[in-house]
Amino acid sequence: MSKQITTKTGVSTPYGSRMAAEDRRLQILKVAVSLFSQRGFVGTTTKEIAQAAGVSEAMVFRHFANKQELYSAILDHKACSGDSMNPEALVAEALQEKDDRAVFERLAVGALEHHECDPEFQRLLLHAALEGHELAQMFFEKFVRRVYELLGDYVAERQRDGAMIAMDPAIIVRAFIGMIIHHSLNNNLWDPQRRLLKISNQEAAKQFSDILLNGISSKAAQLKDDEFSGA
Amino acid sequence: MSKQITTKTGVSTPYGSRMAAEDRRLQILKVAVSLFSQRGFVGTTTKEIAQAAGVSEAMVFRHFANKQELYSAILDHKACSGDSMNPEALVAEALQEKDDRAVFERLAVGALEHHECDPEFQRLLLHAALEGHELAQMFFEKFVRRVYELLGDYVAERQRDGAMIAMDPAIIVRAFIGMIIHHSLNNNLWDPQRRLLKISNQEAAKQFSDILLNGISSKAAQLKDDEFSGA
DNA sequence: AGTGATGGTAAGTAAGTACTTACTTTGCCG
DNA sequence: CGGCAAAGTAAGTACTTACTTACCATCACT
Repeated sequence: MSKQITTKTGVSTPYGSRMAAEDRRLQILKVAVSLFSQRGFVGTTTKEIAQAAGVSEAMVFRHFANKQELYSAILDHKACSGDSMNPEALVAEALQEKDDRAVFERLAVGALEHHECDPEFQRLLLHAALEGHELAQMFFEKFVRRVYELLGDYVAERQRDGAMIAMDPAIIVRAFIGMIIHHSLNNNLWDPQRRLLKISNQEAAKQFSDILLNGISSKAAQLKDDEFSGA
Repeated sequence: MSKQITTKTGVSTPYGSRMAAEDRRLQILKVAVSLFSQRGFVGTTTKEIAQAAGVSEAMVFRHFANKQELYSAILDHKACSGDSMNPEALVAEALQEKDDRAVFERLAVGALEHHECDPEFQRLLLHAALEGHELAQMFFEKFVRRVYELLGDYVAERQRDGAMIAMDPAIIVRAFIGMIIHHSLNNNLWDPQRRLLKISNQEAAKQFSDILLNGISSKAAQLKDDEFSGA
């Protein structure tokens, strides 16, 4: 009699079990995100996902046709909707005012904060890229490329203004994004205890921007700044 | 009668099959490197490894106690012996001469070339890190940390010389390594067709070093350089 | 020629794996 | 209440996985 309480693992859901379909779908998706980001696609079993969600394996396949579809659903849920950052909106104002420092620093802070609040995303993306999942490529196409264009165009404009030295904007963008992404990757993957470098996101964004802007500002501009401080 | 020729797949090893134990071990290791770097640890089956090596699965387990040991053997074979680059030797001369440009540029070229010639290594390391394999951490401890100390100490020295601005050397090192590693990662993983940026390793090393050195050189030094070009 | 160590294999095994089927329980609405 | 669709499950299935066992084949060396 009344199987549901005793048959399962005995701990997971003795009460508060029944859920609306949509809610359960989202819940499964959520726990799957966590598991996939920890162990990757092949490293995560549908059984584990079901257990983590506190339902039977069959429920996973009721909500998602197969494992691959669940994975895809996760990736484009993460990439497209919700918490994905919007670089254009972040720096629109700074771009118009040609405030170089604000452009770079805000972008950096935005990315660093985003990766700090949602470290699963970076892991998920890396797993997807390594496993050759098409949606990793899609993210690259849709997001990374956009940032390259946004920042690259701005840099080109500032070069025409004579404010930045002549150099392929793509290299400058790569250098800057490299600093940021690599810093995030260190924090999330290689050195989560921050043994090599412990620094706030604000501070990191400021310092990286310092190095880059100082590194690419035209000498004329630098001299102008220096006139007052003397040689 | 004479099974060996006909029973197998029929293509793999009708002749030249028998190998010395050491050779076979190395051969299995080699094909396993390739497979693990493509598909990761869980994504690669021992059967695939055996097939790629042209032997039966049992041979894999004759040479390696289990899959995990094979993986470990690969990682420390890659990390410790052979083709691993030696940063100290690479820049020893430049360090002594305090030739900032040579220090950074040679390190950059060294790393970029290494990653280009052996892209499997970066993938392998990423997989290991994501899967939480201890040897990824070991590599980080033994190699990355060393580079941070080497470069960090040099930067600190140059700061005392008044040649570089005051700033936590670790940040400077992270910024520089970030440019390089991220560039390699783009080339090997995200954008192997180089759609965002197509550039030789030499050129990339030069430009990244330019940005960084320009970005952190003290203003006094910059002005000295500018005296001759006027303006 | 023959013998023993070594390179090699076919054919397992037990425990997963993704995914299905046939069935039970629960909330809800007339 | 009664009935019915939706939420849920147990117990499969067919196949793959890491790893074993028991057996061959080939060479080196006397």
